Amino acid sequence: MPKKETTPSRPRLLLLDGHSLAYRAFYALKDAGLTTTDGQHTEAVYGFTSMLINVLRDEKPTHVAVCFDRSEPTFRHESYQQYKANRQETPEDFRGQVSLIFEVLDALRLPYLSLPGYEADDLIATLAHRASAEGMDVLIVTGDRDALQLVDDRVTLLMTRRGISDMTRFDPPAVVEKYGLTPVQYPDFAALRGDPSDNLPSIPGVGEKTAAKWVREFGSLTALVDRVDEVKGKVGDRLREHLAQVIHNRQLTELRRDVPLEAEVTALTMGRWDRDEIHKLFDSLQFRVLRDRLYQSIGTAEPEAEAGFEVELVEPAEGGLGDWLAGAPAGRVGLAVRCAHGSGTGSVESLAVALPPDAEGRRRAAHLDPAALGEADDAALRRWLADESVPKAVHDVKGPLLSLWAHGLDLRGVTCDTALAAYLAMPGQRSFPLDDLVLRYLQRELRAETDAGGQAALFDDPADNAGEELAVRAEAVRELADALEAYLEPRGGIRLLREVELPLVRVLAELERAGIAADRDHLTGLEAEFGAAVKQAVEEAHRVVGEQFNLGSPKQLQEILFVRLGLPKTKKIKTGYTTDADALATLATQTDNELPTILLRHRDQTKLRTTVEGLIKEIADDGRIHTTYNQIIAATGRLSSEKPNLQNIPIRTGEGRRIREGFVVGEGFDCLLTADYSQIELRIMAHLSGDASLIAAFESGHDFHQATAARVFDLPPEQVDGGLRARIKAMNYGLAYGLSDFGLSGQLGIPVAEARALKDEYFQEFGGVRDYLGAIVTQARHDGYTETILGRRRYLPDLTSDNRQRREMAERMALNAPIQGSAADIIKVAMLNVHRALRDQGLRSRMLLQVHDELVFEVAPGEVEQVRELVVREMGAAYRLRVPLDVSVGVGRTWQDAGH
DNA sequence: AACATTACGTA
DNA sequence: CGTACGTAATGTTA
Repeated sequence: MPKKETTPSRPRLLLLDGHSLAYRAFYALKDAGLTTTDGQHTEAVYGFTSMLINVLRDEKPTHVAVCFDRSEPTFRHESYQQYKANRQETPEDFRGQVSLIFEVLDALRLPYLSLPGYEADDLIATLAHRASAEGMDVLIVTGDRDALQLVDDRVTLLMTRRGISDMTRFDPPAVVEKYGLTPVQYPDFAALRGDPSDNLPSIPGVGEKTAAKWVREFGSLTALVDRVDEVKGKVGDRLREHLAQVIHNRQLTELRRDVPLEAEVTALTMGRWDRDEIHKLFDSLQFRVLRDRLYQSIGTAEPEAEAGFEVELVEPAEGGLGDWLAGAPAGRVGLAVRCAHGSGTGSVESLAVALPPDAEGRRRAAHLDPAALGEADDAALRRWLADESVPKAVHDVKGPLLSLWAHGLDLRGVTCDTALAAYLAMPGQRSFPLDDLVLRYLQRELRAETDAGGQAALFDDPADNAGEELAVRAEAVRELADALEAYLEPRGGIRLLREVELPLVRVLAELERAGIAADRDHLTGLEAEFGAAVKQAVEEAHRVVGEQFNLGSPKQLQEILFVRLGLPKTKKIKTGYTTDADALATLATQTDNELPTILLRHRDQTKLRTTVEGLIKEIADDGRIHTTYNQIIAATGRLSSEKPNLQNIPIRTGEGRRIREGFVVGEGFDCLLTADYSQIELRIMAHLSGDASLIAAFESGHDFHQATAARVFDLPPEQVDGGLRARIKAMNYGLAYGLSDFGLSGQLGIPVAEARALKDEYFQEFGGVRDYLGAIVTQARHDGYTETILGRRRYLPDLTSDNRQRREMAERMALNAPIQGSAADIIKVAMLNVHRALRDQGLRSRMLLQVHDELVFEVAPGEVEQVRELVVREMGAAYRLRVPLDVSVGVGRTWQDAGH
């Protein structure tokens, strides 16, 4: 195949001054106040990365290096003690951002370098010099004018103007035009002018104008020095007076082209990107737009896999589908389904089956519309799909499963779901598009291999293209499944996949399909009630302020509270001061103004109203609400629930609980039954730490928080009052989240010292817990990941970050992940076992919801006691911990009544 | 129209 | 300066 016909252009080296650009970016974006939600400033990283993406896109370099200054003194400091002595200290908000830039460069596989004793400029000068000698074109990007001296026929300079996106391109004529000087003359000019930012002294009365004039007139500084007597007037005297200083300046303005760098310029190539790493990093930096821009602008330009997938799309003869399927080579098939799904149902447009390669290595695939099959083929497909003994690989199978069900088809024998497998391999990633996975694990593009033979003509018809596309997906899934399993196998993820996640898909699909019955009238009534309360609160607020404003706008609220009313300032946020519930509650006690109280009630009621409204909108034609569970979102292994989220239905307040009365038992059933694990996370902490005292507290039979408080304060449990219990309860829960002394003090409203003392006292009793928590972080730092009781991993590369904020965040995640994740493991196992037991006992009752540590069931007539017993048994036996798994059960007509 | 920000519900 | 989620409203940017 002939390559592109373009003339082979010269290699092109892009050189960037990392610090210079980072600073420019920082100051350009400072007022934008870019931070992640956890407070890490990202102005410099963002600006730098944004600029980098643009330059890579526009300039398409073949080689890249980003040069950085070092903190160590340079040869310029040795020659001139005062060099850069007047530099201000690094701004607080800038700190840590350079190491983030390193991470970006690592993820983008771009080389960066620095060398003690030299500035980035010198590295750039050296590399530019060497690259020119190698016959490369060079493009330098910096905000530092000293680099102008490097410009020549081969070397172009992009200099940032004010901001960072705005850049001026300098080739030799452009330098002359702008400064009236040649690039070679620039250091002479700089030496004469002096440089306040480098602390190079200037000649009194000599500015840029005069300096440039002299260099132009005399041609160079050397010539000027030789003929210094010719310079007339007062400035001439001044020049002669400061001549030694100027000559010294000149030594410093010259960039070194002979830095002893080991790097060969030809080795400064751009590596293949790690998509996963970029995803994770940009996620953590909250650079959503940038990530998309990165992929869009140069995603195609990156050196990616060349190959696609080879499939032979065949059309089994009418009535011959059964034979075709039966004649497939042994092995797992790939299945791709084009379908729409949601709210517990779906519909299938078409499906593709990719067979394992035959003896000659031919890969055959078929594309089918199940609705268009003849009777015999329909029966054959139906039987084949539902055949447990035909192993299949599918990507994200829950949707296809629901869709097939909607057509009266079942799907069994799925031995790998590539989305689930990828989730276990990369639990921190939030989405698993097939094309990304194929690229990452198979180094292939998700497209048909177009070989020179030109089969493409066969697929001119768009319908055939759709068939080919789906066939490619099926084949990709088939091959990807093997690759992912091979990846998971040595990491201990296969059992979790096969025995927990994969079988759970069917259970979740059933939950979604079942939905939970809603009492529309009740919810509508609540909506009206909450709506009226909102309206009243709005009117009161307007009356108190004496002006109309939008209570739902934090911006307007800030103006009213802190400017108009001059109330005390609350905690600072990006856009000013927070008006969150905590702050409003504080304001309510701090001032006589009734507004904060009204606002709190307004917030409350609005939230309740929108929750109810959201639920009403989701009631399906069958009168039930069908949520969607996401099995591959939460990094810890939990499920999440969406459209609507049924895992955050209010329960804490009485009014909120009334919403739960809107979830009711459906027709043909007797009641709802809820079963939840009590303190499962704390039990897991007791189990994992093995702390004897904590285990004993669980076995004491007393209320757990009361029992631990009794142990901490050395009291009989009966003498533990509510205050002591509350403190220890906060401790108990806080520990599993990596709660700091500061956080504990804030939560309990006690001084930090007191919180620390409380923690010490706690650990005096429960030392095993402290040891365990410490050990977890150490182990995770060493291994790079944490693990749950079932071997579910969470990777935490930030544990070794030199950015404190990120490191400490990762430490808290490391503390929490095994605990939250193990709880998730346990309830998943419980769901499987309960589901199986219900079926095995021939019960009609069914599971409807999972809320992390709670399961909700719909109980068929006459089955209450059997179900209650079964659920308690199966949930309690899901996993053997060193403490019992306590399950409490409630029964009632509504979710609220069934609660306890 | 898509994204960011703020706020808040659950475990 | 406590983990894990999803949703809604407002406001900003492209």
